[in-house]
Amino acid sequence: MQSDREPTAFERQVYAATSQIPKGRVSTYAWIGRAIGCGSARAIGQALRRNPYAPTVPCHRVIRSDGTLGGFNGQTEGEELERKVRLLTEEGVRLVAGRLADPQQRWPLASDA
DNA sequence: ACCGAGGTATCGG
DNA sequence: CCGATACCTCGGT
Repeated sequence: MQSDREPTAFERQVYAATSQIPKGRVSTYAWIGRAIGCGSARAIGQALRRNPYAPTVPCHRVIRSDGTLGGFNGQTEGEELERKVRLLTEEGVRLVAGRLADPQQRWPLASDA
């Protein structure tokens, strides 16, 4: 890997927010982005992709705002994605055709806003 | 300067 | 009305 240094403050925020996602619940890149004060979901994905805390940070609980899974382990498709679907399904997340079945499964971090 | 695991908008069926 | 495709913008490295 090209990055063996410590995570930046931004990555820390992303990992923290992602790690706060309860089981059976999912969050979105944009959601976390606004939670840490970011306006770009791509930046979140980048941080998650680097994710040095793979098992610590449930990046598989982070999906797109469309309800799509987005990507996993740097892959937007493939067996890695299949693994993500499997994990979410076993955690209690209703997925249909590899996508979020119920929008209520999203983590209501800011259900008010 | 370049890359990225998204988002939004538009067009077609 | 729903689905698929294309383009854009923001942020980080």
